Amino acid sequence: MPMAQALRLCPDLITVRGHFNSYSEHSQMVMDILSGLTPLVEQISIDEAFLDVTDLPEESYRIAENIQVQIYSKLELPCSIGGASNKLIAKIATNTAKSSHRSDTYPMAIRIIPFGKEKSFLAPLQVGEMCGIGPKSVALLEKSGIKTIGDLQNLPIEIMGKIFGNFASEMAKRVQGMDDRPVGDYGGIKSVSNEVTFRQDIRDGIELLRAVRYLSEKVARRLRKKGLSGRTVRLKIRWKNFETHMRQTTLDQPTNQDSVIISSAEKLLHSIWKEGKPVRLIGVGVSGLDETHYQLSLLDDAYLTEKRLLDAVDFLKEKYGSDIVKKGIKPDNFRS
DNA sequence: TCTGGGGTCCTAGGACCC
DNA sequence: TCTGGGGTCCTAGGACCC
Repeated sequence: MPMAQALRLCPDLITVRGHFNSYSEHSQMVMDILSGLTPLVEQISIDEAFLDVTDLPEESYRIAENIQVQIYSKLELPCSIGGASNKLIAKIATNTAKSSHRSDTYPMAIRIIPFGKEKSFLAPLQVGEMCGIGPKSVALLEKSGIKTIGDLQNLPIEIMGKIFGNFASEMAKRVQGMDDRPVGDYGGIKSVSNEVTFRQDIRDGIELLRAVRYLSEKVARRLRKKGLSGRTVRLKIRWKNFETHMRQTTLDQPTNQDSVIISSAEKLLHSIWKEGKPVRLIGVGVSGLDETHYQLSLLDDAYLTEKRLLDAVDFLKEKYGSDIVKKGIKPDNFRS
């Protein structure tokens, strides 16, 4: 059951956005197809990428059709494509193309915005269609009677400043349809985290610790799989009333080891949670990432022993599934 | 209305160092 | 000893995106 993948084009940039069910495999296959067309591909999420097709001989619409045909014939995955002279407009064109497709099936839409038509394309759209304007900002703008991007286009810069603060000059450019960011390599991931919302709020410290350990191990395993380590360990906690807090700590050295992440996260839990307080959600994350380099001189026996053990456990989990080795117990109050 | 999960980026304040 | 500025790092929270 496919999800979605998207693609986008510019003056020739294109945004492609697709629908897939299985994350990395389908994502990689789609990106492989895109990379076959041009090396100028920037993957921006699991199911979306920018392409700079300026140097290709065909016009954008033909390229977009070709991409849809290739992805569908090889992978049976639909995708929506927007094309424009810059990334911002290509992205919004993809969104509008996708949402204008009224059908139970996944959209296979294409929308190309010609060079010079960026501003008029944006004008009638609701402000929420603009990248960087979310529900909170939409609500604020509507209170001032600002509903469309066209309304924003006509606003004096001083008023923009009052609404958007330091972001005003950037937003003023965006609403005019201007964007000069090149299609480039995606910077890579900045953090790895896992969190869980409990079926019922948890008050029991032992169960919270089991959850923290389970999530820490999961994060550590994902880091090792990517060959990454991180210096900052973060704990996220949400109370019964939905109030959410974060606590973080920075280590002397980057890590991807279960024991280090577990002990850091446990300390953070103790710093914020009081016995008996109901917890709705808990999460563990690691940021400040870097590629893992093992400096042998710094490794002691205990470290090497744990590393060998973790490598073996990772191998078993990879081969036989995550339940094959149970060092801890997965909390049974996790939402399925 | 009753709220999932995994991310990015920005801001603001405080600590620390030179 | 005090003052101040500037830079950097850390922490916490929020908005936004897919």
